[in-house]
Amino acid sequence: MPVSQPTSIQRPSPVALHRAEVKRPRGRPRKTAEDRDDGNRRAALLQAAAALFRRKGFAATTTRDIAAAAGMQSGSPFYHFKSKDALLFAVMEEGMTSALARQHTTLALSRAANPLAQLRGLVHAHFLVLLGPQSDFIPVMLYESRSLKPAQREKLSALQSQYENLWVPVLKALHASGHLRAPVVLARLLILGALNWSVQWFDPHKKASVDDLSDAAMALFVGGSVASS
Amino acid sequence: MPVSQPTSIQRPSPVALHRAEVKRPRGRPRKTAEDRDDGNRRAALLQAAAALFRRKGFAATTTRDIAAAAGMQSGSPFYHFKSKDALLFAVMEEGMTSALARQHTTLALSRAANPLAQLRGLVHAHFLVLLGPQSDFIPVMLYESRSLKPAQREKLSALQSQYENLWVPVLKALHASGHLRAPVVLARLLILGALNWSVQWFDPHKKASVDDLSDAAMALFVGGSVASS
DNA sequence: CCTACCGATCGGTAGG
DNA sequence: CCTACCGATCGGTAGG
Repeated sequence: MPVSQPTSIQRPSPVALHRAEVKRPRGRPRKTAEDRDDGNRRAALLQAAAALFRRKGFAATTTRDIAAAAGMQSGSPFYHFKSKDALLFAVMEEGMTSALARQHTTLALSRAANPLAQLRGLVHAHFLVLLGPQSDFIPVMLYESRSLKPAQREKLSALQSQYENLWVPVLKALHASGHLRAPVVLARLLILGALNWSVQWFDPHKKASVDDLSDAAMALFVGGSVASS
Repeated sequence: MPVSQPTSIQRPSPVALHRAEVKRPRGRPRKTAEDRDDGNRRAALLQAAAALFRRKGFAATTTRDIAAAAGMQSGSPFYHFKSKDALLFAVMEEGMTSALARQHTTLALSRAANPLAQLRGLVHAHFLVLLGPQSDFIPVMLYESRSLKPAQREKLSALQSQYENLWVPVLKALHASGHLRAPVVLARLLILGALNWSVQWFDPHKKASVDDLSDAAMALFVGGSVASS
């Protein structure tokens, strides 16, 4: 099974870059096969790290835990990531990028709808990001950001602001129409908090579904069903 | 400046209790001095641990950090607490006991008031517990409980249930009167989540006060001012 | 409560 | 990506 060079997603170190440019024998298509595999292993590490960081926290998770969960030996994660910190940052960045894309789609699909329906769309999609399948990345970002170094935190805060700002026009419209009674800025903070906290108590094996949660949240925040616009 | 004995809030371990009962030489008032000192140092450790656990998390905080913050040498915390785990548990138990007492007082004071005023009282007191002076203990309990051993978590969950159940009658009354539109159980989870999340973003140096937050939360959850009952 | 210390674990690296 | 390893740190303890 062929093995791998780093994909361009991860910035290659000067050394690796140099290697990639210089050495390149003529034989079989080594690079393609290599890249595929590496993306594979890198993605496995990200997924394993996200799951462990979420369950045990960043500081309580060892790089050996992560390596084992991805089926590697203890030193191997450092072939893909410069440090444990870099792994944490990659998990968060991946989570935010994917969540942002999801919410952009949600808003695009409900552009013609009324603000209540738009809020319901944002709420539902946010619950899915937190509680749905492959939902380890964003909870890690929400609950482990104090483990980031300042420079990393700054990079992420740009994405976070983008995400929060998606909610503002919708909330403003609902405030203007009288559906939302609290000031928009505080409302955004309180609403996202109510949703974010669900990762602490939501149990997919119990009766309440993500749809039930979304209905309850809408009833709580804007006092009724989407229909009653 | 007289210093305090441990309040009965902290249950003394059987060993300490035994010692206090048995040994009591006749000379100077040794026991008093010892206990006073011990309560002093123990409380300092609890406070230092709470602040550090809140800021850096349990796993990322070393017992040496805590000792230094309390002005001790590295091995000394283990004279007062059996283990780092025990310190975490003590912080949480102290926080819960104190928060419960506070909310009982709140409810007692507003027993004659209408449910909206009662909710406002609970919300305000909860914000104070999270964000007011000496507010490190409850945030630690909220955000670090996964670091507890199962037996410890079980002991705490009794106190947590007590705390949550204080809200239910008030929410039920508001649901019956039409002020609260969401199902009571989910409403309690979402409301407490919205409040709990405030520890992530509240900045006492900014303009919004705890009173402003309470007003906004009431407006968001029950759509208006307390007066409009 | 301090001094002096131990055993285990951890992030990370060299070299292939 | 593995093997073999290092230096540092950490929770905890003995003995006073």
